[in-house]
Amino acid sequence: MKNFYVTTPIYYVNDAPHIGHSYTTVLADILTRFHKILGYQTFFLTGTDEHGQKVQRAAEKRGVTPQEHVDEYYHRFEDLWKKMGIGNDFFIRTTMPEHKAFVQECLQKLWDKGEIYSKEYEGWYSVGEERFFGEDELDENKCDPISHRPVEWLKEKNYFFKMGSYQQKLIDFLESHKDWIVPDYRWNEIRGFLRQPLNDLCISRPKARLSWGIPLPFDTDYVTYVWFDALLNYVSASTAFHKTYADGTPIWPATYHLIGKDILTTHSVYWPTMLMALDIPLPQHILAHGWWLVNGGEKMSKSAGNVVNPMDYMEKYGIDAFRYFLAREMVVGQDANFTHDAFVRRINSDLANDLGNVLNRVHRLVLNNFEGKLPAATSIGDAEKEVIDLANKVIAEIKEGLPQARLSQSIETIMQLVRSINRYLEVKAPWKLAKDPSLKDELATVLYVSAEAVRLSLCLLWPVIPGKAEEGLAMIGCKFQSADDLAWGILKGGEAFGEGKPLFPRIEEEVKKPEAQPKPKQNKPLMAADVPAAMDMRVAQIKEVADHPDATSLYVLKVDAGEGELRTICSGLKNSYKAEELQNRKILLFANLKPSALRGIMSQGMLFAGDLDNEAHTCRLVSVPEDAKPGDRALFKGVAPNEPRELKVKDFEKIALSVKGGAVFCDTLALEVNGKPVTCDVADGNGVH
RNA sequence: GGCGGUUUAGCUCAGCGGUAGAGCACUGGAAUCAUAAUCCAUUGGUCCGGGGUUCAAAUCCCUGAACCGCUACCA
Repeated sequence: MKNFYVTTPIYYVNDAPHIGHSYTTVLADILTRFHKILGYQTFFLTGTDEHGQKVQRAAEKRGVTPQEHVDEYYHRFEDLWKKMGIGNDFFIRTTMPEHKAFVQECLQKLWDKGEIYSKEYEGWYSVGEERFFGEDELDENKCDPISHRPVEWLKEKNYFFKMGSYQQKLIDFLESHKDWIVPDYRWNEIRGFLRQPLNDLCISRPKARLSWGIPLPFDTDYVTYVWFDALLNYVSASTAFHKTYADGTPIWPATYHLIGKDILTTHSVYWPTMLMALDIPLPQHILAHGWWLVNGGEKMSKSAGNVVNPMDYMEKYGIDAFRYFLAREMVVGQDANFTHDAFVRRINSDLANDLGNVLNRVHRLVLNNFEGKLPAATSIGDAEKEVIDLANKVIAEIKEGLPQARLSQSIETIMQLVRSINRYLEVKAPWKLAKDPSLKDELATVLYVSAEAVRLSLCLLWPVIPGKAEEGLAMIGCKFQSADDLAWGILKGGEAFGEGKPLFPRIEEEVKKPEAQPKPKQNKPLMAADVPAAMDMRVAQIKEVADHPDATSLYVLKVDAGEGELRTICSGLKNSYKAEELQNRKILLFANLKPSALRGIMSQGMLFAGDLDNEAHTCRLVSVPEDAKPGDRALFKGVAPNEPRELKVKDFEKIALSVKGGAVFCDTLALEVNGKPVTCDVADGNGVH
């Protein structure tokens, strides 16, 4: 018997469940059910991650023990999954004694093998930020550069897993398993990531700082930090709790780890190296899906009145409609939009108009003409063969497409069968046949073939809409019992139809037509000669200076460019200026430069400075006239400014600014503010950037 | 900056050397068993731009643009 073991990430117990959690879990549920109807033995795992600082703090705040806190909070997930008809076989919690014992066993094994070592770390520790900072990262008062609270010098020992030593082994594995990560472009990303040296992984926290965790078996003053604690759930659940499938074959390794694209690195780098060290077989696939963009990513604002909370849709339109939309609308791997209009359109056209309606048609026809008892087919003609052939083809395609988890496509394939039934009914017009008693046999055939095709459609859709599929099957007097039912000819005739009402009532709400998006104007490449006129350079005043928390040579400045709001600029001036020298200084800002993140902080522009010493990477800021005010524009003499347009560094690099006689020039064009020259105190001929 | 991806009908996407496709939306018609549902037909495309390879390019190569992802002390 073939096996299928799928996992979701364990969700952090403190998080409020949202569309992201729901999607992964629904996806896992649907994949499990698809495998089930194809005769696989399945195991489906989800759960909660219950250790860590946030839980510890939340519990303290509420005045309960961490255990009491998580015992209460994990229900938010468990209850939601029950409500959504999620059929997980086990719900693991990282606070379960069996899991903790398993984690400790693994840690001890690695310690004994010498795969874990301890290292002393020394540095300035900020309690507020829970992390270390380097000497050069501290702010001017020798305080934490983010919260500006005092830091303390801390010498701390921690434990590290020798992850780096598995780099080559992991690369070799990936090279021989190109389908290990789905979609393939994610494989590529990880392969790229591994071109740089892989560091060892810090896996501990001293108990003094974090008490709510699993103690290291070889040093009980420490707990293990998230990685071993959380990731090992996939193995502990399938070895410490449930070991084998019904037929005795072991459950581990997992067939698929379903994850969001945000935790790709932990699952495809940290996790496999951990398993390699432990001599545990690796999972067969990692499947990273995209994100649901709600409310147009963030473009649509609340004031636009189209804010959508996806979780409300489950309540309002039913679990199965919600599941169907999630599965049909998102191409696995890519991001997708969750919009009200798309939801209504999708549910109405697929589930109400096509599936629900055709079921209702057949149901009523049998009720009205055969007193609710399905007749048997009398003769199979060409039109019937066409339906039967399509049904068989669809079943084959589902079987074939399943390993790639191409859900939206599989569903579309099933819908083709559904639509073919409506077409068949239209061609045969059983309501006309019913008017002539001599055509009763032909009528019987039409209704039998339609009913059987509806039955198959419902069975095929059962993984996606289990509740409604069962309801629909009951309407035509049958049940879905085993994988053998996934074939033509299970209905025999004589089945008594049940009660019936529309399976998916049409959502009677107005929906906007999809709007044409104005095509983005093709920006012509900017010629070097166009650059000076396109640059928006403004006088700005530095209001705040802070050190960049993660970079040694960068300041994070807040500058006033006369726009009301302050701009954040990251600037590599640490080698050239002290913070107090910069405070309140007037500078020249390149304002229409495309913003970009520098070591995690968005920088909205760039300052002009002349090169002082290329070796030492020092520079001198350009000076603007004394009377210039923030917001005043700097222009090249004789060049009229163009319409503002966002520029890229690449565009800027097409021209060269340099110093001549203490003033700044672009070739022969002098740079001026209010008619007075912009100057810079560096040697003639030096560049300005 | 480095690496990678995407760009095809109004919308969402498939096709990845051999006459441009699907679903939804639009327009017209048919039908009346059914949830104002269905069916048929029609409409709608410089397959991002430019160059090249080929008998043949949406598809392969080069180049430009826009957007996106990973990565990086370019600011």
